[in-house]
Amino acid sequence: MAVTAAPINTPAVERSPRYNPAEIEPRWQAAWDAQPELYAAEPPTSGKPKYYVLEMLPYPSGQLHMGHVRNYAIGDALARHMWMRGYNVLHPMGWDAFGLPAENAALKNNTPPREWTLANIAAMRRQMDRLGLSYDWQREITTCLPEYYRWNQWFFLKLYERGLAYRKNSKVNWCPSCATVLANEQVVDGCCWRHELVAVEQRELEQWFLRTTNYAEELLRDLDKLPEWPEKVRTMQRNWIGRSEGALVDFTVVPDEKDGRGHRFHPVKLNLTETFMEPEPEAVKISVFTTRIDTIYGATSLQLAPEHPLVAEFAAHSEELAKNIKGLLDEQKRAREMGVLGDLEKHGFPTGHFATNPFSKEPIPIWVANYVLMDYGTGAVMSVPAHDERDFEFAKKYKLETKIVILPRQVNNAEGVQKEPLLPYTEENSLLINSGEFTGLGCQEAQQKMAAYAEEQGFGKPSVTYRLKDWGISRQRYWGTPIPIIYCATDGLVPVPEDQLPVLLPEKIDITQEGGSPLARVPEFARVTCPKCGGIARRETDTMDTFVDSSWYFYRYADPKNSHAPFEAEKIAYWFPIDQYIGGVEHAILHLIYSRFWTKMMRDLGMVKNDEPVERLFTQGMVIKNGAKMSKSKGNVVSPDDMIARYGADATRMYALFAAPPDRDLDWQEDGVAGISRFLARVYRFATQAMPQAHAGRAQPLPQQLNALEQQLLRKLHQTIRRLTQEFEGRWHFNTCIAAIMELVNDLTAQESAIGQGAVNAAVLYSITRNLILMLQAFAPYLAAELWSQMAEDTPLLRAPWPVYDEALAAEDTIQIPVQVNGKLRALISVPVAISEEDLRAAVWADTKVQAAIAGKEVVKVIVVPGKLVNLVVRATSPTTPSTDAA
RNA sequence: GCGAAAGUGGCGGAAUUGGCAGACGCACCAGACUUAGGAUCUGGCGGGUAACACCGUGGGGGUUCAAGUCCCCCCUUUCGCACCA
Repeated sequence: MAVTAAPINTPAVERSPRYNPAEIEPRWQAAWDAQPELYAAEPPTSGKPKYYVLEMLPYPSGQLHMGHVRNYAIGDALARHMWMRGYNVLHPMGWDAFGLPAENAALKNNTPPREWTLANIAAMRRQMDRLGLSYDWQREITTCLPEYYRWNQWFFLKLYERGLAYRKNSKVNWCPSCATVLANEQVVDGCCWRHELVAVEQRELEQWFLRTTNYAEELLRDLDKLPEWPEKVRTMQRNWIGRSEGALVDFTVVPDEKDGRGHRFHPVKLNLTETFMEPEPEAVKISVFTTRIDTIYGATSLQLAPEHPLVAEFAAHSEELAKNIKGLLDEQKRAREMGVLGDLEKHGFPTGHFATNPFSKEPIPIWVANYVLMDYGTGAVMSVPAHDERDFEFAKKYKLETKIVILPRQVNNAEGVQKEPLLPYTEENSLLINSGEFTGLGCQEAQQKMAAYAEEQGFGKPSVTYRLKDWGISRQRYWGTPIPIIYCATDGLVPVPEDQLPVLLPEKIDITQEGGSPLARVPEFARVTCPKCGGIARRETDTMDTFVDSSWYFYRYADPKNSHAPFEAEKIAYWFPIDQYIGGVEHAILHLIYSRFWTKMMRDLGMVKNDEPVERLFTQGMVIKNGAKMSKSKGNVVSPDDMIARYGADATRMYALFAAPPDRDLDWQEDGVAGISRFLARVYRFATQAMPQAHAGRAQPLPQQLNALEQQLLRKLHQTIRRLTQEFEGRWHFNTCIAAIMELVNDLTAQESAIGQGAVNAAVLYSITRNLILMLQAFAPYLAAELWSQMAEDTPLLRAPWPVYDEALAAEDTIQIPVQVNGKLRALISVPVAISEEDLRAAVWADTKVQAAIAGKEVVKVIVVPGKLVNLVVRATSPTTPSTDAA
């Protein structure tokens, strides 16, 4: 797709003498809209190296906010820069268009979700266009359209085939405000991620899950393959995956003698250990996960989570216990609702039962404790008060036995007698005592040997536990991807055959606030015939979590119109991984862990070759105002439209890059936008005035001999190019890039009248003006386009090569060397940059200020840092110097 | 509680490698043009002083000829994790 140059470089109308973004910007926007191929990625055959730069796709709320503007301004600057660097750039945009707000809007305004969403998309698209963002709109994707979501369904079927999607009944997080289930990742501090103050409830429901835990190990390990991700994000993901290495150990419940039958429990098969069950008598085992099996001889009780199945059995035989357990559970529920679950004081109750420690063979009491979590490990822990902080606190409260079984390797006091360590003592660099045959081993060695011993003896094994849970994707909502499953009375669970995809989301639906999945109330959707037997069957009426949509959307950009497959493998092989992904840190766990999972899953399906979707990740800071995040309730929201109307898109974008480095929070100050607007007006004035003169120097070489002014201006130009080149390659401090351009422009405008009188050679002026425009493009594309058209160049601005700086021209010939006396600045001397050290010393001694500063003192040392600074270390010549006030 | 990042003029920020602290912008002050400007231009602008001196990068100590930058202790703010056995 050849890019035609003509329309782009046509100065369309008479230029106003003053900078008028309200006139310039819409005119160029229209020109760009008429040429969508201008920003289109070229095919792989273009021979250019590829560069995939991506900003996180927005939810179409209907209004861009300043956070979006900042995000896109960063991405757009980079995309434009990389184009000029000669890359084949893919810079697409789309819409994360399913989700609850559309249903809420439907309730409020009686507008169908689809209509509402598409109208919002159109509105935001207009805002993006107005900002002059260089997106390849031919690749736009909208996740709520069947062309897209059918592939969610297709993936679901693949996952189901491979057992990676499964249905199970379990306790799930329920947000009463969203009226739907949430994934673990969507619960923040016990509350819904969208409703900060709404506590998540636990409900027992049958739900679809994706087996993210299959990839737990790889998701963790491959974080090491992402050195270009912020360390903060990697740490958050590591914490979230939460790998713990340890062992499972079975404790056997001691049969109850009072009961007479010798045994009164049913055998319970805990899911982590297979237990062979004799018919009579049945040994009941409690499996425990521990990372400190080395301290097992110090276990003085077992602690079960209140929800542990065995607890219910115990309680069935004791009214008092049943009452206590109910108390614990009620308290936990209240605490969760108030969001203070973590602050609960530890407490619990003895069950009256005992279990045998398989190592020491000693019986220890079984308790129920509120600090044991049912959803981590096995829901049961061995309590070692001497060597665990939580157990210590609990044991102290209930006066449980404390047994010390590890001691420091070194004698821990001056008397040379090993004393009891301060409890709880958890140091792993210790030795075991009172631990049977393991006494004397180091902790780490003991951990290996004891886990192996447990396995040998059949009462345990080494084990790894993760905090990461499978991803629950069922949502009891309407506006999402239908899950392609059919329930048949005869055939059970039947996947929708691939050739019947997509399962279309019905558009005619009454959104009400009634409970349950809205689709269940649409008979023509829910009622279906079984694909296998043709009998009456029922569709799954839950929809998918919208994070499914965003887990793979960036692959679809590479092949957005494909109607046979989600994408073609070769296209992915060319474009992936994403070179640069830019977005807010709020998705550090959610989107960024799901999409890593999805990539690995697709790789295992043979669809992609890359292990990771994103090579480099950049998380930009928030936009704040008056020290606080912008929000309607605080009344400090600044509207992008408003800024654009007052100052133009260029000034708005440029301010978003100028006010702070992109990774830091940015305080929005409207006066600052006005400042940028004034700066752009100066650029416009200078460039337009210089243009006729500069044209005379077009295609001319720079003169052999440069006068002082030419030299000075060219030096500044090349220093500026160097600065920008390095920043784009390195740390992205666009604020200093813009400051550097301002310095250049300040130098130019200071010489405006001299330039007007012809003091600068036309070729020099041409070079300066042209390069200034090229540098400006990344930050103020409209003004750059306008001025470029005045240059009457043939190449479209976006394809013009990025200027190369000339070190020789950038080099200073004279520099100011600071001269310090005892580290304090005393003089600045002007010397040639290439001065010899000898001459520099001579110049220092010759300087009158230096002479005054060292008069009457002895110079004991001279430090010369070539090209940087001179420091004279002096001391008073003699003790008789009249500093006599030391009386 | 644990971990990470940050703290520099009235404000946003700069100082990339230990080498002139405060680039650039905002605000403010003075002036020019203008028969009353939310325009433009010129100059000033860390504190202090008549001018120097001197003081100054959260606080305290240290290393060094030289510290915003390196080391130790402390304070504050933001973020992440927080019964994970």
